[in-house]
Amino acid sequence: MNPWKYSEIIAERMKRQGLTQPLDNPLDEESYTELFRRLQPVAPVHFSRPGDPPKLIHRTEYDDTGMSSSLRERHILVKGRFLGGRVAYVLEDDLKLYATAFRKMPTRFNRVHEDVLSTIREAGGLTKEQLKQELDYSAGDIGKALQDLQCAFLLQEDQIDTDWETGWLDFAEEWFEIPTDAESQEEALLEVIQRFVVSMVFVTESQIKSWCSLPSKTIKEMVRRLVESGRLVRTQVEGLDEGVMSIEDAESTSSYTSEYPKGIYMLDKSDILVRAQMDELKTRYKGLEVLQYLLVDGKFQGVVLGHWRIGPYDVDDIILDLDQSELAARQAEVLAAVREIYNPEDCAILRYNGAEISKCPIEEGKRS
DNA sequence: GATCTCATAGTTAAAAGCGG
DNA sequence: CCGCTTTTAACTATGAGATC
Repeated sequence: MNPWKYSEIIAERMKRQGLTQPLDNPLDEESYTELFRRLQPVAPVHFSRPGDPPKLIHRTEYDDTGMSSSLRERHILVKGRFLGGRVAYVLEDDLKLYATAFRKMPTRFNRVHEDVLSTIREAGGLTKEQLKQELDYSAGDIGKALQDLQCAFLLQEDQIDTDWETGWLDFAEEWFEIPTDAESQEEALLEVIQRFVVSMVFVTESQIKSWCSLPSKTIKEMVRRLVESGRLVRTQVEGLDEGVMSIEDAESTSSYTSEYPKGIYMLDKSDILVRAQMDELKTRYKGLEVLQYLLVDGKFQGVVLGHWRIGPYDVDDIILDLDQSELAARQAEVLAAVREIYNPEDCAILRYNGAEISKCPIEEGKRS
């Protein structure tokens, strides 16, 4: 029997991921990269502009845009396509591990791929604009080929600032050769999954799948091998489906906080916590236009709804799975959590659990 | 035979650029 | 100066293919 309670898992997870103890020194790069390592690969905030640097939302008390931009500029953070071909950043010293684990060769290696690759290799790096002049393919075809080659870690998109005009380089030339054999990839995957489990304290296999977007067959096999080699332990925690923990955590006798961390966090769709539970969340809030998810006392218990735009847009509604008394008691707390991002200057919050709140004096008069 | 999974194509967003 | 295309990134729909 597992000694861990659900509340202890939640509390320890939030501590490890920097939510309950956010970093406070904007000059402390070491703490930042250490935390970043636990959350890798870190995708840029969902609904932000393409080219924006990643951010550790709620994990720093300061705005970490400067920190991540600076690290990216110095190539300490590297852009790639991980987790099912999505854009994300990893630390340079973990690039080989994550690239090997997530490397995905295109199903069809066409003439376009061949030409794009060789043209970039010959020139020693080109922008998409230059590539279009060199080659006689449509912009769409070139863009698609670049993305495929980026997923395969044959090309590297050198994104060092928010500029859209990025340089495309030969990956092996810029970094190193990524091993192509299945064994190396499996070894890397084992390590990557192991690290994810430690960061999450406890996860089910379907949560691993939700996070990394790999076939369930692969995940089943990788977990089996990790359990067999004694790195992970299968375990049943009260109130949860069967899942896995690291052997160190499962056998840990040190006392952890047993209280659910009180508080409300609004998390975007790229956040590691959301990613890990995305499949469940999609089912639960099916058909709704979700902007953000709400973590209430450590558990996902709500959504922020609305129609996203690049310019200003309103929050249509905030839905919470709480009982009536708690809904009323915590309205101000919920609104404050949402207002951290959706500031009153350019965004109205129209409803709270279906009821119009435009008459609320705090919300009134900010926007017509 | 039914379900699950995967790849591909199309859609969404705002703004800028271009041609007629 | 209107309308069309292009840009980025991710999500959805669809059809094909594989597996139970």
